[in-house]
Amino acid sequence: MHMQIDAALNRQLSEDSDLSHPDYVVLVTLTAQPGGRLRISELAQASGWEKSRTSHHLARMARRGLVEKEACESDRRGAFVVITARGREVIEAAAPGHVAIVRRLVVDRLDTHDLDVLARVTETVLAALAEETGTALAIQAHTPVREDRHVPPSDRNTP
Amino acid sequence: MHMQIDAALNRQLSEDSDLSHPDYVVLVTLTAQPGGRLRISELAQASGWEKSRTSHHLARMARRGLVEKEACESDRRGAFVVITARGREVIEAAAPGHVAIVRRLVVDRLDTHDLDVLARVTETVLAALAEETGTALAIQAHTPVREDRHVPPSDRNTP
DNA sequence: CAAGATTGAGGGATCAATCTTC
DNA sequence: GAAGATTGATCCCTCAATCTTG
Repeated sequence: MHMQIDAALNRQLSEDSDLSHPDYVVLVTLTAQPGGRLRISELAQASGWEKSRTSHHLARMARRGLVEKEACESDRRGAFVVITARGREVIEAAAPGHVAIVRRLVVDRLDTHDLDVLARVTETVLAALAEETGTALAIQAHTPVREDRHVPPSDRNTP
Repeated sequence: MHMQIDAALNRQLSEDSDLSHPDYVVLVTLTAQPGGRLRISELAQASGWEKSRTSHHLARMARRGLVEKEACESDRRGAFVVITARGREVIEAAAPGHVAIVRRLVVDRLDTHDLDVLARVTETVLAALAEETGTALAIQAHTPVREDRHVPPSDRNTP
Protein backbone atom coordinates (compact mmCIF):
# COMPACT_ATOMS: atom_id res chain seq x y z
CA MET A 1 0.00 0.00 0.00
CA HIS A 2 2.71 2.42 0.94
CA MET A 3 4.59 1.62 -2.24
CA GLN A 4 1.59 2.43 -4.35
CA ILE A 5 0.78 5.60 -2.43
CA ASP A 6 4.30 6.85 -2.84
CA ALA A 7 4.25 6.03 -6.53
CA ALA A 8 0.97 7.94 -6.90
CA LEU A 9 2.33 10.97 -5.05
CA ASN A 10 5.46 10.98 -7.15
CA ARG A 11 3.42 10.70 -10.33
CA GLN A 12 1.08 13.52 -9.35
CA LEU A 13 3.96 15.77 -8.37
CA SER A 14 6.00 15.21 -11.51
CA GLU A 15 2.96 15.72 -13.71
CA ASP A 16 1.78 18.94 -12.08
CA SER A 17 5.10 20.41 -11.01
CA ASP A 18 8.68 19.50 -11.54
CA LEU A 19 9.18 17.98 -8.11
CA SER A 20 9.78 14.51 -6.76
CA HIS A 21 8.28 13.53 -3.43
CA PRO A 22 11.62 13.96 -1.62
CA ASP A 23 11.95 17.41 -3.21
CA TYR A 24 8.55 18.27 -1.81
CA VAL A 25 9.49 17.12 1.67
CA VAL A 26 12.60 19.30 1.67
CA LEU A 27 10.79 22.40 0.45
CA VAL A 28 7.89 22.01 2.88
CA THR A 29 10.30 21.56 5.76
CA LEU A 30 12.22 24.67 4.77
CA THR A 31 9.15 26.87 4.30
CA ALA A 32 8.03 25.90 7.79
CA GLN A 33 11.26 27.42 9.10
CA PRO A 34 11.82 31.13 9.85
CA GLY A 35 13.95 32.48 7.02
CA GLY A 36 13.44 29.25 5.08
CA ARG A 37 16.80 28.25 6.49
CA LEU A 38 17.91 25.15 8.38
CA ARG A 39 21.11 23.41 9.38
CA ILE A 40 21.65 20.48 7.07
CA SER A 41 21.80 17.96 9.87
CA GLU A 42 18.55 19.30 11.29
CA LEU A 43 16.89 18.88 7.93
CA ALA A 44 18.18 15.33 7.83
CA GLN A 45 16.70 14.69 11.24
CA ALA A 46 13.38 16.35 10.45
CA SER A 47 12.89 14.35 7.28
CA GLY A 48 14.21 11.12 8.75
CA TRP A 49 17.01 10.72 6.20
CA GLU A 50 20.62 9.76 6.50
CA LYS A 51 23.34 12.37 6.25
CA SER A 52 24.53 10.99 2.97
CA ARG A 53 21.14 10.88 1.34
CA THR A 54 20.44 14.40 2.48
CA SER A 55 23.70 15.66 1.09
CA HIS A 56 23.20 14.02 -2.30
CA HIS A 57 19.65 15.21 -2.54
CA LEU A 58 20.44 18.79 -1.62
CA ALA A 59 23.23 18.80 -4.19
CA ARG A 60 20.74 17.83 -6.90
CA MET A 61 18.21 20.40 -5.71
CA ALA A 62 20.86 23.12 -5.56
CA ARG A 63 21.85 22.30 -9.13
CA ARG A 64 18.25 22.97 -10.13
CA GLY A 65 18.10 26.26 -8.23
CA LEU A 66 15.52 25.18 -5.65
CA VAL A 67 17.79 25.62 -2.62
CA GLU A 68 21.17 27.14 -1.82
CA LYS A 69 23.82 26.37 0.74
CA GLU A 70 25.28 28.88 3.14
CA ALA A 71 28.30 28.66 5.39
CA CYS A 72 27.72 28.67 9.13
CA GLU A 73 29.57 31.33 11.13
CA SER A 74 29.38 29.88 14.61
CA ASP A 75 30.39 26.33 13.67
CA ARG A 76 32.56 26.30 10.59
CA ARG A 77 32.11 22.57 10.02
CA GLY A 78 28.40 23.06 9.50
CA ALA A 79 26.21 24.58 6.80
CA PHE A 80 22.72 25.92 6.20
CA VAL A 81 20.29 25.14 3.41
CA VAL A 82 18.04 27.98 2.32
CA ILE A 83 15.05 27.80 0.02
CA THR A 84 15.37 30.11 -2.98
CA ALA A 85 12.70 32.40 -4.43
CA ARG A 86 12.24 29.91 -7.21
CA GLY A 87 11.91 27.15 -4.64
CA ARG A 88 9.08 29.04 -2.98
CA GLU A 89 7.28 29.58 -6.26
CA VAL A 90 7.47 25.92 -7.12
CA ILE A 91 6.31 24.61 -3.76
CA GLU A 92 3.43 27.06 -3.63
CA ALA A 93 2.29 25.94 -7.04
CA ALA A 94 2.61 22.26 -6.11
CA ALA A 95 1.11 22.21 -2.63
CA PRO A 96 -2.63 22.32 -3.38
CA GLY A 97 -2.53 19.41 -5.81
CA HIS A 98 -0.40 17.38 -3.46
CA VAL A 99 -2.63 18.00 -0.48
CA ALA A 100 -5.64 17.15 -2.61
CA ILE A 101 -4.35 13.75 -3.65
CA VAL A 102 -3.38 12.82 -0.10
CA ARG A 103 -6.94 13.62 0.94
CA ARG A 104 -8.47 11.82 -1.98
CA LEU A 105 -6.46 8.67 -1.35
CA VAL A 106 -6.36 8.55 2.42
CA VAL A 107 -7.74 11.19 4.73
CA ASP A 108 -11.19 11.51 3.19
CA ARG A 109 -11.66 7.75 3.05
CA LEU A 110 -11.07 7.11 6.73
CA ASP A 111 -13.13 8.06 9.74
CA THR A 112 -11.98 9.58 13.01
CA HIS A 113 -11.53 6.26 14.69
CA ASP A 114 -9.38 4.82 11.89
CA LEU A 115 -7.15 7.86 11.90
CA ASP A 116 -6.72 7.62 15.65
CA VAL A 117 -5.74 3.98 15.39
CA LEU A 118 -3.31 4.80 12.59
CA ALA A 119 -1.68 7.52 14.64
CA ARG A 120 -1.30 5.21 17.61
CA VAL A 121 -0.01 2.31 15.51
CA THR A 122 2.56 4.56 13.91
CA GLU A 123 3.86 5.70 17.27
CA THR A 124 4.00 2.13 18.54
CA VAL A 125 5.95 0.85 15.56
CA LEU A 126 8.33 3.81 15.64
CA ALA A 127 9.00 3.06 19.28
CA ALA A 128 9.73 -0.57 18.37
CA LEU A 129 12.11 0.62 15.67
CA ALA A 130 13.85 2.88 18.13
CA GLU A 131 14.40 -0.04 20.48
CA GLU A 132 15.54 -2.30 17.66
CA THR A 133 18.18 -0.02 16.21
CA GLY A 134 19.51 1.29 19.47
CA THR A 135 18.34 4.86 19.36
CA ALA A 136 16.77 5.52 15.98
CA LEU A 137 15.08 8.87 16.17
CA ALA A 138 11.56 8.83 14.99
CA ILE A 139 10.54 12.44 14.60
CA GLN A 140 8.09 12.97 11.81
CA ALA A 141 5.20 15.38 11.98
CA HIS A 142 4.55 17.35 8.82
CA THR A 143 0.80 17.13 8.69
CA PRO A 144 -0.60 16.39 12.13
CA VAL A 145 -3.55 14.33 11.04
CA ARG A 146 -5.45 14.73 14.24
CA GLU A 147 -5.64 18.50 14.14
CA ASP A 148 -7.18 19.35 10.79
CA ARG A 149 -9.55 16.46 10.67
CA HIS A 150 -12.75 18.40 11.01
CA VAL A 151 -12.00 21.30 8.72
CA PRO A 152 -14.37 21.36 5.74
CA PRO A 153 -12.73 20.26 2.43
CA SER A 154 -12.87 23.70 0.81
CA ASP A 155 -10.82 25.34 3.56
CA ARG A 156 -8.09 22.72 3.63
CA ASN A 157 -5.22 23.40 1.33
CA THR A 158 -2.11 24.05 3.29
CA PRO A 159 0.73 21.48 3.01
CA MET B 1 7.20 4.78 9.48
CA HIS B 2 7.14 2.64 6.39
CA MET B 3 10.49 4.06 5.29
CA GLN B 4 12.08 3.09 8.57
CA ILE B 5 10.50 -0.36 8.61
CA ASP B 6 11.73 -1.06 5.12
CA ALA B 7 15.20 0.16 6.03
CA ALA B 8 15.20 -2.13 9.07
CA LEU B 9 14.07 -5.15 7.01
CA ASN B 10 16.71 -4.50 4.41
CA ARG B 11 19.36 -4.15 7.07
CA GLN B 12 18.37 -7.37 8.82
CA LEU B 13 18.29 -9.29 5.55
CA SER B 14 21.64 -8.11 4.28
CA GLU B 15 23.26 -8.79 7.63
CA ASP B 16 21.90 -12.30 8.06
CA SER B 17 21.71 -13.38 4.45
CA ASP B 18 22.76 -11.92 1.16
CA LEU B 19 19.31 -10.74 0.16
CA SER B 20 17.64 -7.39 -0.29
CA HIS B 21 13.98 -6.99 0.60
CA PRO B 22 12.92 -7.17 -3.07
CA ASP B 23 15.01 -10.34 -3.46
CA TYR B 24 13.12 -11.81 -0.53
CA VAL B 25 9.74 -10.96 -2.02
CA VAL B 26 10.61 -12.67 -5.29
CA LEU B 27 11.88 -15.82 -3.63
CA VAL B 28 8.93 -16.13 -1.26
CA THR B 29 6.50 -15.67 -4.14
CA LEU B 30 8.25 -18.35 -6.16
CA THR B 31 8.45 -20.89 -3.34
CA ALA B 32 4.70 -20.52 -2.85
CA GLN B 33 4.23 -21.68 -6.43
CA PRO B 34 4.12 -25.33 -7.56
CA GLY B 35 7.47 -26.03 -9.19
CA GLY B 36 8.81 -22.71 -7.94
CA ARG B 37 7.92 -21.43 -11.39
CA LEU B 38 5.85 -18.41 -12.47
CA ARG B 39 5.24 -16.37 -15.59
CA ILE B 40 7.19 -13.14 -15.31
CA SER B 41 4.13 -10.95 -15.72
CA GLU B 42 2.33 -12.90 -12.99
CA LEU B 43 5.25 -12.34 -10.66
CA ALA B 44 5.10 -8.65 -11.48
CA GLN B 45 1.42 -8.62 -10.65
CA ALA B 46 1.80 -10.64 -7.46
CA SER B 47 4.52 -8.40 -6.11
CA GLY B 48 2.88 -5.18 -7.29
CA TRP B 49 5.83 -4.15 -9.46
CA GLU B 50 6.09 -2.70 -12.92
CA LYS B 51 7.18 -4.85 -15.83
CA SER B 52 10.40 -2.96 -16.16
CA ARG B 53 11.34 -3.16 -12.52
CA THR B 54 10.59 -6.85 -12.48
CA SER B 55 12.71 -7.47 -15.53
CA HIS B 56 15.67 -5.52 -14.18
CA HIS B 57 15.44 -7.18 -10.81
CA LEU B 58 15.19 -10.70 -12.19
CA ALA B 59 18.20 -10.00 -14.38
CA ARG B 60 20.23 -9.07 -11.30
CA MET B 61 18.99 -12.11 -9.38
CA ALA B 62 19.69 -14.44 -12.30
CA ARG B 63 23.23 -13.10 -12.46
CA ARG B 64 23.63 -14.15 -8.84
CA GLY B 65 22.22 -17.63 -9.46
CA LEU B 66 19.07 -17.21 -7.36
CA VAL B 67 16.61 -17.67 -10.21
CA GLU B 68 16.64 -18.77 -13.84
CA LYS B 69 14.55 -17.91 -16.87
CA GLU B 70 12.80 -20.46 -19.06
CA ALA B 71 11.14 -20.05 -22.42
CA CYS B 72 7.38 -20.55 -22.63
CA GLU B 73 6.11 -23.09 -25.14
CA SER B 74 2.48 -22.08 -25.45
CA ASP B 75 3.10 -18.35 -25.83
CA ARG B 76 6.48 -17.66 -27.28
CA ARG B 77 6.44 -13.99 -26.28
CA GLY B 78 6.37 -14.97 -22.63
CA ALA B 79 8.81 -16.50 -20.18
CA PHE B 80 8.95 -18.22 -16.82
CA VAL B 81 11.13 -17.53 -13.80
CA VAL B 82 12.17 -20.50 -11.72
CA ILE B 83 13.82 -20.50 -8.34
CA THR B 84 17.14 -22.38 -8.32
CA ALA B 85 18.35 -24.84 -5.69
CA ARG B 86 20.64 -22.14 -4.40
CA GLY B 87 17.68 -19.76 -4.27
CA ARG B 88 15.82 -22.22 -2.07
CA GLU B 89 18.74 -22.62 0.28
CA VAL B 90 19.12 -18.89 0.68
CA ILE B 91 15.45 -18.15 1.30
CA GLU B 92 15.13 -20.98 3.79
CA ALA B 93 18.07 -19.65 5.72
CA ALA B 94 16.73 -16.09 5.64
CA ALA B 95 13.04 -16.64 6.41
CA PRO B 96 13.08 -17.18 10.19
CA GLY B 97 15.07 -14.02 10.91
CA HIS B 98 12.89 -11.99 8.60
CA VAL B 99 9.65 -13.26 10.08
CA ALA B 100 11.04 -12.60 13.54
CA ILE B 101 11.83 -8.96 12.88
CA VAL B 102 8.43 -8.31 11.34
CA ARG B 103 6.84 -9.71 14.49
CA ARG B 104 9.16 -7.82 16.77
CA LEU B 105 8.48 -4.52 15.04
CA VAL B 106 4.82 -4.80 14.17
CA VAL B 107 2.69 -7.85 14.75
CA ASP B 108 3.55 -8.48 18.38
CA ARG B 109 3.09 -4.81 19.27
CA LEU B 110 -0.47 -4.51 18.04
CA ASP B 111 -3.65 -6.09 19.31
CA THR B 112 -6.41 -7.79 17.36
CA HIS B 113 -8.40 -4.64 16.95
CA ASP B 114 -5.49 -2.61 15.62
CA LEU B 115 -4.65 -5.30 13.08
CA ASP B 116 -8.26 -5.42 11.92
CA VAL B 117 -8.32 -1.67 11.44
CA LEU B 118 -5.02 -1.81 9.56
CA ALA B 119 -6.33 -4.51 7.24
CA ARG B 120 -9.48 -2.52 6.52
CA VAL B 121 -7.59 0.75 6.03
CA THR B 122 -5.22 -0.93 3.61
CA GLU B 123 -8.09 -2.26 1.52
CA THR B 124 -9.79 1.12 1.53
CA VAL B 125 -6.71 2.99 0.38
CA LEU B 126 -5.91 0.41 -2.28
CA ALA B 127 -9.44 0.82 -3.58
CA ALA B 128 -8.90 4.59 -3.71
CA LEU B 129 -5.66 4.06 -5.60
CA ALA B 130 -7.41 1.77 -8.06
CA GLU B 131 -9.99 4.48 -8.76
CA GLU B 132 -7.33 7.15 -9.03
CA THR B 133 -5.12 5.44 -11.54
CA GLY B 134 -7.85 3.96 -13.66
CA THR B 135 -7.54 0.29 -12.84
CA ALA B 136 -4.44 -0.18 -10.74
CA LEU B 137 -4.50 -3.70 -9.48
CA ALA B 138 -3.95 -3.99 -5.80
CA ILE B 139 -3.31 -7.63 -5.09
CA GLN B 140 -0.94 -8.13 -2.21
CA ALA B 141 -1.32 -10.88 0.33
CA HIS B 142 1.90 -12.61 1.29
CA THR B 143 1.31 -12.92 4.99
CA PRO B 144 -2.40 -12.78 5.68
CA VAL B 145 -2.20 -11.04 9.01
CA ARG B 146 -5.63 -12.03 10.14
CA GLU B 147 -5.07 -15.75 9.91
CA ASP B 148 -1.98 -16.45 11.97
CA ARG B 149 -2.70 -13.93 14.62
CA HIS B 150 -3.41 -16.32 17.45
CA VAL B 151 -0.63 -18.81 16.88
CA PRO B 152 1.84 -18.82 19.76
CA PRO B 153 5.16 -17.11 18.94
CA SER B 154 7.26 -20.28 19.08
CA ASP B 155 5.22 -22.02 16.37
CA ARG B 156 5.27 -19.14 13.94
CA ASN B 157 8.17 -19.13 11.56
CA THR B 158 6.98 -19.59 8.05
CA PRO B 159 7.42 -16.65 5.66
C1' DC C 1 -2.02 -2.86 -33.25
C1' DA C 2 -1.70 -5.18 -28.39
C1' DA C 3 0.72 -8.06 -25.05
C1' DG C 4 5.05 -10.02 -22.92
C1' DA C 5 9.29 -8.80 -22.02
C1' DT C 6 13.99 -6.26 -22.36
C1' DT C 7 17.07 -2.22 -22.61
C1' DG C 8 19.36 2.31 -21.56
C1' DA C 9 19.38 6.50 -19.38
C1' DG C 10 18.83 9.09 -15.29
C1' DG C 11 17.19 10.07 -10.69
C1' DG C 12 17.10 8.06 -6.09
C1' DA C 13 19.14 5.57 -1.82
C1' DT C 14 22.88 3.22 0.83
C1' DC C 15 27.48 2.10 2.28
C1' DA C 16 32.16 3.01 3.20
C1' DA C 17 35.71 6.26 2.89
C1' DT C 18 37.14 10.99 3.26
C1' DC C 19 37.83 15.87 4.52
C1' DT C 20 37.46 19.64 7.69
C1' DT C 21 36.65 21.68 11.99
C1' DC C 22 35.67 21.13 16.86
C1' DG D 1 38.91 11.35 18.38
C1' DA D 2 34.11 12.90 17.23
C1' DA D 3 30.74 15.77 14.69
C1' DG D 4 29.12 18.04 10.27
C1' DA D 5 29.15 17.26 5.80
C1' DT D 6 30.69 15.47 1.04
C1' DT D 7 32.11 11.95 -2.39
C1' DG D 8 32.18 7.69 -5.24
C1' DA D 9 30.58 3.25 -6.06
C1' DT D 10 26.76 0.42 -6.46
C1' DC D 11 22.27 -1.07 -6.34
C1' DC D 12 17.36 0.04 -6.89
C1' DC D 13 13.49 2.11 -9.53
C1' DT D 14 11.02 4.67 -13.32
C1' DC D 15 10.30 6.25 -17.80
C1' DA D 16 10.39 5.97 -22.65
C1' DA D 17 11.86 3.33 -26.43
C1' DT D 18 12.38 -1.15 -28.50
C1' DC D 19 12.00 -5.94 -29.98
C1' DT D 20 9.23 -10.05 -30.75
C1' DT D 21 5.21 -12.74 -31.05
C1' DG D 22 0.12 -12.94 -31.11
